[in-house]
Parts: sequence; structure tokens; C-alpha cells
Amino acid sequence: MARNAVAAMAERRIGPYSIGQSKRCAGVDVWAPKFRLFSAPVPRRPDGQIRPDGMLNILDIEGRPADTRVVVAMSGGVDSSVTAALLADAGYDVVGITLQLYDHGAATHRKGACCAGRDIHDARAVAERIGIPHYVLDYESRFKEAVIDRFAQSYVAGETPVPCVECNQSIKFHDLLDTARELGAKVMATGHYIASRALPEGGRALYRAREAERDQSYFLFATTPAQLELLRFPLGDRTKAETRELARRYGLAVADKHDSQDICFVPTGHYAQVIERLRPGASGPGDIVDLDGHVLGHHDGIIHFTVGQRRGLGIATGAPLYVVRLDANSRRVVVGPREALRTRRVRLRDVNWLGDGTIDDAIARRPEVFVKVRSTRQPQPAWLHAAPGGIEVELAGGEDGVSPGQACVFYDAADGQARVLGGGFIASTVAVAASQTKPDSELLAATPAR
RNA sequence: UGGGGCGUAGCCAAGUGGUAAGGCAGCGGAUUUUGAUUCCGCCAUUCCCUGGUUCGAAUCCAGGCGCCCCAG
Repeated sequence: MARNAVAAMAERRIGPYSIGQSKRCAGVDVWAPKFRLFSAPVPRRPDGQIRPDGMLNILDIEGRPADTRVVVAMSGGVDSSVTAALLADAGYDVVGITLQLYDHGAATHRKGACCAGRDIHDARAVAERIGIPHYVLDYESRFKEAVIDRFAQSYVAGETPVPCVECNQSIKFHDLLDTARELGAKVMATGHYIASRALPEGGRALYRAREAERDQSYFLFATTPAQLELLRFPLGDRTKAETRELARRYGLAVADKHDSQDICFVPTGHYAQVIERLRPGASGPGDIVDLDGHVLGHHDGIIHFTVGQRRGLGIATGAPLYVVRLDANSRRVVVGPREALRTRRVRLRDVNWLGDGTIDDAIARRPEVFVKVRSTRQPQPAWLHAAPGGIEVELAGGEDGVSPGQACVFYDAADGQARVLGGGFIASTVAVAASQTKPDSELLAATPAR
């Protein structure tokens, strides 16, 4: 099997890197995710900056960069490419890994389209440019079960999932992190715009990115404290403009590559098609009804809707209608005026706490937190309460269009580089009841928080 | 086939002689690592049809067609 110079170098540096079967995709070897590593001495990079022993390097790790192996998750985009370049430039023993997560050829039924398109190529080119070993690992089946299937299941159940959270939590920060450790890496770095800092008393904390518009903390709330110990996000305190400038300075071809958006495994933009293929017939047609249950129209499946959605209903009344909730069992899409979207309380599941102490302590202190219920919203003041099976969030001002399946992420401040205190997935919401006569504060007083 | 009412874009609807408001829906775009929200733009040479009056009609007149209501 022909191997290029980079692969050959990689083999010298970290040993034979696969004993499993591989396939070739777009001219690149794709390896099975689990491979045995034969440890081999790591030669010091002759051009690397060697820092004095004992000095904390820029990744907050004791030891010389040259002796510190770090895996960089390289997507083929600008951000992760610059991350890898920065660390390689700082002298770290960088190993780039790109995950092959889906096959766009199959997804789009287009002949000639292959895997993740040109992203793998781009990542490989960057790795060659900066002189680091680079592997492409086949995570397709894991990705399908952990992300795509759950995405479909969520929609079929009437929720609106955030697949990026699932992917970070179960693929990148779980499986890939394991692989990184098997490779002998002390930490793994990604190109996410989020800041991670060591706490004086030990452990690490997450903070929103310096550039608020780029902040990706919403998609990373589920990162556990244990994972945080092993993760680094070198771009959290940089702006996107700086990143692109660095990419140019490092001579990376991806410097001007457009930002990714949309769901990565839905290249066509028609996510409903993906669900339909995975769960044939799971989402049938149903009625669109108003708040009183009157049938206003029909729809082709609740998977096409999300709470708060306005367009696409096809129902003309004098005023705009919004999806107020989805009922998977009756296949009903309930619509109403904008006011009906107002939500005051949100029940969360799978809560991850990243603040100081335990979440119970935090709840007992009843501090005001700030929460985002949708990735592009501004954090809003709220309080946390204990609830059976999870946490309940009381939104001080209420929010419109809060959808089950979305994340609710906690921060300690409304703006700036607020600390990420954790978050959870929205299990259910409680609308502001028109008949509610008592203010929430009184209701809370009547409902002892455990 | 007595009486009354109505007929303006996909839906609702303003306009009663001066050269087609607005809302909803739809479409396009911006924004967005969630097809959401939001924002911007587009969307009736024509007012059920025919003829007439008028410088000029969706608006007035006549006839026709269609629908609704009341009473038979």
C-alpha cells in the first residue's frame, strides 16, 4: 500500500497505526476507529520551540511541548486547522485526526460524491503543510447510532434535537477522546470557540468565547468536568478574523473557506428526507389545530415543524400563527398566536453541572443565572429549581418558542465571557397560563424546593 | 326563479368616478454549526362576465353568471 511521506513519518513517530482493515476514500486511507498503538519513541521536532522544563506551556500542561502529545480534531475547516497549526508551531507533538462520520455519496444518492466531500482532503492538506501526522478514522457506524439515529428519533417524538451537542458529547469528547488517550495524547484540542481555564482550586471551567457572536458554548454544555481536564480550546480567546489571519500566515489553503453551517450530515438541507429514510412512515400526516382543538388544516408529518415556527403552515388567518406544541401521539401540530409561545418554566433532563460545588448547593443558594434556550438567543435571567427527575428552570421574563429537545444552557452572567455553569436538554415546557393568578414567587413558596 | 345581500390576488379585506391599501399565506434573500424566530425584498396592468355612460369606472347604468340569507 502506497503511503505518502507524512504517513511514513507518522509511523516512525507513533508506530504502526492500524492493524484493522481500512478502506480508501477519495484517495485517503480511512482506518477503523479502534487500533492498537505500538508505542515508539517520539523524536523531538528539530524546528519546535522547546520551552524550559517545568514551565507551564500554553495548554496548561506541565512539561515541554515537544514531550507533550496532543491530538487535534481536524474537521477540514479553518478553525481546527489553525488550532493544529498553532500547537505545532508552539512545538507540541501534534497528531491530527479527522473523523469520517457520514457518507455524502450515500446521503445524496449522487454518484461520485464521496464521504465528507472535500473536508478530509482539506484536513490532510493542512496536516501535510504543517508537518504533522494525520489519520482519518471511520466513525460512520458510531456516528449513525449516536447522532443520526437519535436525531431522527427526537424529531419523530415531536422534539427538535441539537445534533451538534450529541456529537460533541458522544463522539468527539467521548470516543475520539478515548482514541486520543490510546495514542498517548495528554490532551485533545479542538477549534471550538469557547474558553477553558484552569481553576485555582483545581479542575477547569468553561467560559463563553471572547467573540460573543462566535461563541459555541451552547453546543458544548454537556462536556463533563472529567472531559474538560483533557480538552483544550485554543481559539476561545481569539476572534474569527484573527483565526483567518493566522491561517493565511501559516499558508493554509483553508484560510478563506466558508464557515460551515446547517447540519453536517444533511448536505441537501432536507433533513426530513433523512428522517424519512431512517424511519419510514414514522411520521405520518396529521391535523393542524388551534389552541381549542379546532382543525385549521393538515400537515405531512410533525417532523417538519418545531415549536415557535411560523412559516410553512400554509394557513391564512388574519394574524400570523406559530407552532405552539407538537403532539407525536395524535400527530397534531398545535398552533396559536405569538403570545401563546410565552414560556415561563422549563423542565430539563440530563443536566450537566459545571459550576462550583454541586448543583444542589447552587439551587439551595437560589442564585440568579442566565440561560439560553436556543443557540442564537441572548442569555436571559432565570432561576434553577429541583424537580422530580431533573431540574426546572424558571425564566424571569419568559421566552418564546422554547422547544423540547433543544438545550438550555446556564451562564453566570448575561454578557461578556460568562462562565458556563452547565445545562440540560429541554424535556418539557410550561406555558404561561392565562389563568394563573398568583405570581411565580408565591407558587414557588408553596412548592418547597425539596 | 318572491324579497334581500354579495361577488377585489391562494385566504381575509380597504377602496362608492380619477387611474387597485393592509393583513395572512406563498416565494426569494440576509441572519443562523438546529430548515425556528427576526429582518429585507417580491407577490392583482387588474377588481365575476358582457355591453353602456364618462376625458376617465373596481366604483354609475343594463343584461348575464355564480354564491348566500329570508320567505314560499
